Amino acid sequence: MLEAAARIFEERGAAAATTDAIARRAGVSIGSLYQYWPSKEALLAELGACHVLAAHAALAPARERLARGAPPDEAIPALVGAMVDLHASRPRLHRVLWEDGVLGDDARHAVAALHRSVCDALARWLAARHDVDVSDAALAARVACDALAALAHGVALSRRGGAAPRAVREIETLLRRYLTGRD
Amino acid sequence: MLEAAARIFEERGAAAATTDAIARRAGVSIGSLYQYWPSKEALLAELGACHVLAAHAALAPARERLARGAPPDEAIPALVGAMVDLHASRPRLHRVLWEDGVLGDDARHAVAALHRSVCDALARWLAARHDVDVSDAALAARVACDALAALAHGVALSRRGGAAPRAVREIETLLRRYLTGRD
Amino acid sequence: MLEAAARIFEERGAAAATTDAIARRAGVSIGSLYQYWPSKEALLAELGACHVLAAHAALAPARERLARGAPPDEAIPALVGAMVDLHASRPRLHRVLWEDGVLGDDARHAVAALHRSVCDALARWLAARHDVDVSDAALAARVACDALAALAHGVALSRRGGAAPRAVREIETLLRRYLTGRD
Amino acid sequence: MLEAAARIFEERGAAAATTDAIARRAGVSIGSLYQYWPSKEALLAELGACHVLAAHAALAPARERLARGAPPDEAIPALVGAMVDLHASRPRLHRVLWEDGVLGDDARHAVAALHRSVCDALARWLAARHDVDVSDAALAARVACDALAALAHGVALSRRGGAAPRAVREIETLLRRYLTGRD
DNA sequence: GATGAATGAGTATTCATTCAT
DNA sequence: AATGAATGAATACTCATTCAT
Repeated sequence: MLEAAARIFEERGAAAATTDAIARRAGVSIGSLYQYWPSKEALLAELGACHVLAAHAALAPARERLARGAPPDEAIPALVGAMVDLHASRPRLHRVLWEDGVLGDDARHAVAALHRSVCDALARWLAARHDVDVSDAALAARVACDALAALAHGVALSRRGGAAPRAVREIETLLRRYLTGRD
Repeated sequence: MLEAAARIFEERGAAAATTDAIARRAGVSIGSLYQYWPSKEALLAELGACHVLAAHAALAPARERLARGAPPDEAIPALVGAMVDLHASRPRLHRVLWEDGVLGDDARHAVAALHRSVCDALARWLAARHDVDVSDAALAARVACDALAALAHGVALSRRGGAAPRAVREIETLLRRYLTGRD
Repeated sequence: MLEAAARIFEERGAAAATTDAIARRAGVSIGSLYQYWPSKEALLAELGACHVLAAHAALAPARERLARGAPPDEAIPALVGAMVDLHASRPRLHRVLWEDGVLGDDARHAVAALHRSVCDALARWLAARHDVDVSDAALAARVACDALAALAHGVALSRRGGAAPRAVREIETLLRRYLTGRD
Repeated sequence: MLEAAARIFEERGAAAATTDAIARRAGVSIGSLYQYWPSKEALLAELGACHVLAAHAALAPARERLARGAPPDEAIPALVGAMVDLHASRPRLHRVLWEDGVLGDDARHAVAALHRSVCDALARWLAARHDVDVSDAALAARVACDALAALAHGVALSRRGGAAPRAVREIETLLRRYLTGRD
């Protein structure tokens, strides 16, 4: 049922998706749909919450490596891999959910918090390691995170089902060079 | 009148913006709105066309520098500056216009062509210069462009009216390190 | 200008015809159109009045013949010819004008009066002549008039520009046989 | 619901009738109306289809009599009676539906086919019988059909609920005299 | 007189949501 | 719990009419 909603939202976008279409796709009546979610917005919110949860889980190993100060050759591929996997699962749904005005403040805050937590972990990692070379760890972390998110999304969109290894390697190169100043 | 439309679209998103609200904001009647644009879609299309035109103009100097093989210290700040300026003018409107299903194919193709032309110019520049260090010029150009676009957008969103110079400098650092392997 | 209105009404029907289209076709502005007629309805009314006037004139000779008790072989062809000519000039406009709800009561009454006057003339003629054979002159006149109007309209619609002589002759035959019982 | 639509169309004509008015008259909401018919046009089309169906049924006995070459005294009253009954049920609705541009091509073709089939049956009947007297069976059939349709409509309009027997008898007289040359 | 930009009430249609069965 | 018919507010768009220039 959530799955049906996800598919309809992916296909038509949040505004053009109708609750009727979602119910029909799920093989239930709209009445039943409304027995489980009080509104279309709630459906979107739950989809958003699921994504945030999945993101949390997917990023946990990378964050752990950053927290324990793993070397760049271990931490960066872990971070890039997690981010790419995250976007690879449902890139269109991801895009739709984070369009303006689709999700409520709760989901928005949750994503912001997650993003910030990764940023902070990266900033602390940058401050702690001596083989990196950045003048302002917080700023560099933010720039790196933003770039990574966009690039991971791009890779996921262009290569449906399984990201291109060369593109992933290239993102790692970008981050390594940017943050360590070396290859 | 276009200005009013831009503002309403920014505030509510393309789908939630009503033609009535646009007319009211512009201080004209709904009938007058339709005297100048045949549909809501046409209004969006014109806004999109304006953006593409502005982007073309803003990117011209940077492309020229790339084309003539300017040194990294000249080409990269020019490219970053142009891109940041581009996104700085109306970052929210920009986002809304390029959401899925908002603009027709014409505008979409125009943006894609512009993006490709910058990418190609960068790729040729990378292939021609000896003080850069990339294994695959085309791939590196794409990655650099994607990262640049996202970062410029991020900078524009966070700092309304006048981008933060430190953040802009940081983007330049990222591109310089990524593409030349050096500071 | 009236001519332009007539043409647009013919082409699109009374409801679908817009005052803008009429003005454009006439080569004037809507402002000017409204300087001569206070409303779309008034335009239709005048067109209707013109038709009634033309009908009056066209039917005058036939009525005169009926009034002076002309023989069937003279009166019937005169009546049929007048009616066919009447419908032949602008059959589509005619149809449009007499659709339900197009003309106001004034025009409606004028047409009804004209129709009644022809009917009455025919009834008096039937009552006066001895070579006709009808039991109820008033009823026969009404039936003959109704049939004649419909047949004349049909002939005019099917044969654009110049009615088919054979069809006209056939209508005469119908009336002659019906009213005189003989050929 | 169809009944309400029929009444509103009768009262105001096809163009002036609003879907809101139809829904209100039917005692349902506008949403419910659109649950059963996808558009105002579809509503008109169904009304038209019903009429054609009813016409088919009403004319069947008369056509059967014509087909088997029944004598004039049997065939003509049957034809006139069927036609009068047909128009008697809802003469105003009938008029509205067959105004220009109201019904789609499907309905238009169906009516034309029905009309042609009656005409053809009459023409064959005229050609087969020896007690009729027409020079051109096809032309006479067309003229007779046109006249009959118009007269039946007129009778139906003037005498709401139950046609005037005398007027019906008069139409029979007209057809009998026209087609047989005798009483 | 002529113009045509401006007006805004009116229209068909959609779709999130409810509730009797 | 499940259903799906019913609801009606909301929305894009049209067009007769006005009036300042």
